[in-house]
Amino acid sequence: MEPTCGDTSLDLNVDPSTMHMDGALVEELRRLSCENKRLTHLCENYMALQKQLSQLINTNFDQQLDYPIESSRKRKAAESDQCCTNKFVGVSNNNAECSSIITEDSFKKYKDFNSSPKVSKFLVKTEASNNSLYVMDGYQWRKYGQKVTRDNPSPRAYFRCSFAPSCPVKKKVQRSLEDPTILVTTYEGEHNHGHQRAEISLVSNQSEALPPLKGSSPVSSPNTATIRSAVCPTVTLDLVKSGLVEFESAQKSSIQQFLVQQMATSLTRDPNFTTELATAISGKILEAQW
DNA sequence: CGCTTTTGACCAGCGC
DNA sequence: GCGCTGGTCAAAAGCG
Repeated sequence: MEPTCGDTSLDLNVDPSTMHMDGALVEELRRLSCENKRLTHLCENYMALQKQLSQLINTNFDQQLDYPIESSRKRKAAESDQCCTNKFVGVSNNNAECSSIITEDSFKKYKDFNSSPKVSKFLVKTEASNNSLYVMDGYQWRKYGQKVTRDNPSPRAYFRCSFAPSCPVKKKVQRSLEDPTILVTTYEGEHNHGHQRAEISLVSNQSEALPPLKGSSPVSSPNTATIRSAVCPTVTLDLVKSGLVEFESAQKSSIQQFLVQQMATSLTRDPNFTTELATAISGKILEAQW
């Protein structure tokens, strides 16, 4: 499914004969036409960037196959996993830094991991005012426990998939120690039923104004994607697959589709985007007039 | 009434 | 063996 760019073209096909036009106005029309072409080119570049993002995500998924998340000792694994995740979340994230801590022992553990249930981790950025531990990801979850862990004062919530009674998938959600606005969601196991919805969103209905799209997110790395728009809350997906041998391909593709879709819709549906676009064009016109 | 959430209790694994 | 910790259970409460 290829996202379509919003219709950013302006209807400049106005018959000059129907208007009282002088040379300056004709010149202005030419300028606007040129601006339109530039915007079209910008849109094409945007589409190209989307493709690159998709390819980058694929690459990161492959590169992160080498990192072991699970070991025979749960606590050690949890600690090393936390360490690695934090590196991905931090400012100076890079895969080499994370993969450099792989040892021979961890490789053995990694091999052991092959026989264990699949584990995947996502970071979901929430608004600061959103204190809930609920992350809607298209499945129906039933909370069966909550615990305050030693290394993180924020409680960790335990969920089971309640969509299918026999579904073995479990989910843990806990706020990040470094950034409480980030929900660390850990999935264990595989769903033995289909998706309800192939989307990832947050249980929040914030409608407050969002920062400009061009604003940088505090969480940005080659492994994360932050989506901001006026039509949905800010969502940051950390596409870290800590030690997975094979990520569920359907899940992977749906996430990628979601990312691309959201980026496209965020731009094209966001009134701010269209407003800024119109402002930029009108600004050019005024600038030319003065 | 059935489902979900909450929360204290319980259990198992691990380190000392 | 004991204490700590993470994970799970299950009864009670809440909700539609």
